[in-house]
Amino acid sequence: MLLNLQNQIRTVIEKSLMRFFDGTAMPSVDVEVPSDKAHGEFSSNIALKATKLLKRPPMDVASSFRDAILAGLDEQGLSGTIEKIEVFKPGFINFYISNKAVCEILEETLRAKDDYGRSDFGQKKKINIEFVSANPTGPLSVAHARQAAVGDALANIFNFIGFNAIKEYYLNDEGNQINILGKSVNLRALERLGEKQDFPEDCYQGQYIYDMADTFLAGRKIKDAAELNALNPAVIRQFAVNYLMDVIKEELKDFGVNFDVWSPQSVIADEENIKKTFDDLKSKGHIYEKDGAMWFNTTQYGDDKDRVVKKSDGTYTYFMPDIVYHQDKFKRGFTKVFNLLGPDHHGYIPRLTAAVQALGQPKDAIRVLIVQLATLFRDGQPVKMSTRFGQYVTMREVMEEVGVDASRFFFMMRLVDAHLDFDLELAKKETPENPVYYIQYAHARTYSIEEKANATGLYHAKSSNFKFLSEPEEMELIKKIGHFPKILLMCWNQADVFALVNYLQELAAAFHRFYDRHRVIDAEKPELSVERLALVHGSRIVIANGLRLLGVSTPQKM
RNA sequence: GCGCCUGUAGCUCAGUUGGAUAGAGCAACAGCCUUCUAAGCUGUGGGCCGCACGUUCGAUUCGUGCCAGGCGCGCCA
Repeated sequence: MLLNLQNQIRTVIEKSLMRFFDGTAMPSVDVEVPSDKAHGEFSSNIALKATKLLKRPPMDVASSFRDAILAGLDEQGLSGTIEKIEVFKPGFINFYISNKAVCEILEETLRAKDDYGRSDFGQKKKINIEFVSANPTGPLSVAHARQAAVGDALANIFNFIGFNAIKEYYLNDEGNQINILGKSVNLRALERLGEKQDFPEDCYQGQYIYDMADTFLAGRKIKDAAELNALNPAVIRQFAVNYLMDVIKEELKDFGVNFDVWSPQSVIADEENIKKTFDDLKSKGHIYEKDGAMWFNTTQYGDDKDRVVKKSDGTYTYFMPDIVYHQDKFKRGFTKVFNLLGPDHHGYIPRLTAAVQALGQPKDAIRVLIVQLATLFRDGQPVKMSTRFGQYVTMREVMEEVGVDASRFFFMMRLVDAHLDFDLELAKKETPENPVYYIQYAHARTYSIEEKANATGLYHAKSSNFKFLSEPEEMELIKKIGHFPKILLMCWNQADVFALVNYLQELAAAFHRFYDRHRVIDAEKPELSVERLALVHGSRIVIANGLRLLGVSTPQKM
């Protein structure tokens, strides 16, 4: 509703001011929400922009624009919605909406219920969000946890605003890392069988390798080293990948993240597909030979230098299967693909976007989001990590220490590409300093108020024709509710969930303020009480919708 | 050396794509419960928006050059 209104005002301005610009082009009309609410609900700078063209002082232009817009509002039947228009200092034209119009926002919210904020903005377009995609060589780390939280919430939001968003995990089940994994398990198994082994530094050092070795030996009832050595290494590799993928799937499930598609590299980028894509790119002139290797001319699409795709020994670099994989995505009909990657992949973006363009897609068909690392803090000290010795903090540890709600929320409290300090102590606190609890508490409060209302028999489901809501805190709260749909679109434009996280904190604050200043259930004023209950209910709808999109629970009692 | 990112209150960070007196949380200080959850609310103090030019009605935002920090630059994955 507010979003519509914003557009309507823009249209009215464009129409009413047409006559001031005969012959010349009118500057583009911006209608924005001022940061200071004293400046109204909407504001336009059109007079400032036009002052040069019309060669008149800005305030003067603004006044005459104001009169024209007022007449235009009348024609559009918006004069009841817009209470007044005022002209301010440098030359802003500010729009104030009436209480009645504000209450209509609440009516709309109550009607839409769980669907409030849902839209068909995405027009059912198929989009793909690939995230986590960790090599199955160990349990997921904190870095993956942040990707999981962000990726899942992004997909939820995109689906809510009308996209058909698919969550996808690229399963890297081949290559060097997997070979090393197989070798690591093999060596640990030999060790268990009494054969003392040198354990190379580049092998996986974690305790979980022993667990895997034990499970493997027990499962196959292997008694001695000779029996183990007789096996094809591929058998152990396959076992290890399956074992760890089960672990990873379980971790993600416990974190509340469910993927729609698991794409194994071994299937998508098998030799045949690689050859096909390679030949295809070659025939299009993207591949040339130099120093005995085959190079992809990614510089044609803005990369720093061309990249090797096939080494002089005849094997492919890891880049090649990735190209095949992305071609596969587009073959499956996605119009846009998102990739969430760790900061160490940041040099990888130009080459990936180059590849996508070489495959015939527009440049913006791929959007790579770099998810920055989170540093865990305990008692003000950063928690040390060392992947070298397999001693990194795992996703499961964080999840178990602070809970799923708090960890998911905390991982989203900063812009994805901004570094994040994660305060474990704060995340565990059940006090207002902890933003998750602050929001969830607001939600729980709505329940206890409604419960109380039910008990007194006062509550009935009023949802239209509001007449008694007029206090500033009530109006502010409803306006806040009205901004929800726009926030979701902002998440799309920014490809970030942060706007929603931030919004929910503001919404909760507006609710708490309202609660503190005004009594909802008041036997002396039954009509007002019923309307305030409706406002409480509307607040709950939006807080719940928002939390649900973020994958955070909505407790009824705390 | 080349490329990317960051620099805003004591700390952690926003700033709606160029707008109005630059905001929030934490920390500090001072208040508010016989009434729906005080797990809440209110107020105060705190700023050369890294520095310098430029673009214009107007710059934290855009451009250029410096300064400081982080990261990336293999026929590794």
